[in-house]
Amino acid sequence: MQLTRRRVIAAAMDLIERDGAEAITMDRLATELGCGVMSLYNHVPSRSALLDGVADAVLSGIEITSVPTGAWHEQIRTQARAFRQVAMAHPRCTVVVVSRPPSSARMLRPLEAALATLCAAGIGGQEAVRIVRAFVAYIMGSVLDEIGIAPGPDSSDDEEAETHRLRLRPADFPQLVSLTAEYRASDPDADFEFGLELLVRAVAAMHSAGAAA
Amino acid sequence: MQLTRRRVIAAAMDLIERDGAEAITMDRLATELGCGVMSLYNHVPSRSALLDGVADAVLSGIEITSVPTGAWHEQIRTQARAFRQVAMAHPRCTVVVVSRPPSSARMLRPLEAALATLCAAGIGGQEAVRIVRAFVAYIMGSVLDEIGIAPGPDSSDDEEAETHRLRLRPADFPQLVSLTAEYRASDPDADFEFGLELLVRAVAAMHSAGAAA
DNA sequence: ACCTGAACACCGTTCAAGT
DNA sequence: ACCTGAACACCGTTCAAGT
Repeated sequence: MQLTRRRVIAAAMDLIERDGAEAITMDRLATELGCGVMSLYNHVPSRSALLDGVADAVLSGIEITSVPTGAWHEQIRTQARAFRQVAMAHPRCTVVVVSRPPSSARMLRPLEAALATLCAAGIGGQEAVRIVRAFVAYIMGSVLDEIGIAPGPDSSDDEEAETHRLRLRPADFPQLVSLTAEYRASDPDADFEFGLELLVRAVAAMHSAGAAA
Repeated sequence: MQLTRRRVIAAAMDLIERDGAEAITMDRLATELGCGVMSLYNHVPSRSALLDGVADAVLSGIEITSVPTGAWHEQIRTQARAFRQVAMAHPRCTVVVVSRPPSSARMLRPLEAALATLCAAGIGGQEAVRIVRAFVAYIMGSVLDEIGIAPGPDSSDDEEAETHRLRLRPADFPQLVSLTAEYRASDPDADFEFGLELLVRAVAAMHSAGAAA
């Protein structure tokens, strides 16, 4: 099959997802694609540009079905979930996304959409920017947290939970140890929704308070 | 001066802070320290372990002056600020922290402290875990956001703001373009406090509602 | 226009040898 | 116990040559 930029980046994403972000190598990618290393450079100017391409591809997967219907908080929830979903579909590529600055305008589309939603709800510019920042921070942090929990290629699902890989001494970490069950049982989706709801409600409270004033 | 693990890691941190996380190389680190490459291996078993050491060193900088005085929300605020402050003192090392799983129990100390604070405030285990997760997510995300804004070694403080490096077409990004001023003028500290307050209030509201029920 | 091998400077790590 | 040079497999990228 023809070598193409799309195919090169797709293969890179597969490789990262399989072996981790550290494993990405022009050599390895070439053998993966069954071509000489140098062929890659016909479609991607450098390794760094390749990673930019990966980051762009991940973020471009976000559906901005900007349904203008519904209350602003429902819209925001939807956008937040879309963001997280895409990130979790490519957890290890998301580490790449987060460790380099945005490289294309397209990557800012979700930001634009969120701002539009808030401004349409009558929230002022300065405040809208801050709110979006808070949401983005929360979402990215959540995703990283989820990834960090079962990250490496060596994450065997043993008896011991991730927190216990480190052999926490109960004397030093009473809470963490006693909450092991809670950590283990925790449902990432539910946890994410919990924090999301926290933020949405806080914004709603602030906004209605402002409107009342 | 004697080569030592502490010195090796400190030099690594300097190098990362100066040239970025990608720049860390055993060769480069050795010349930085004025020793042969192989000397490093007497103090650090591998490059990966070196990065673990860096992550550990960053997080260990967090002061857990667990002042049991004060309301829980003031304690939480203090802890959140301490976390952020340490991260922002080593922005580029923080990317390293965030891209690898915790490698030592010490790195979980801040988590333990936060859980202790919440539980002492009478918040249940399951809920405390979720709340802490939300806070950690928010803080890490905020820090990454701040770093991402002025990331590379090529961040010249031109006329154009970071958002404009990408030449956003006003037709496609009306909000982002019209809010350029707000983005440019934004004060990271104030933004961080804003989101932190959002979360604290949401938790407070939820908690008092639960207590009332 | 796209592919590619040879070549170069660089990188992580092992080993065997030094002190 | 700590240091180190030589050696090896691997990596990103340039160049010149092919189709």
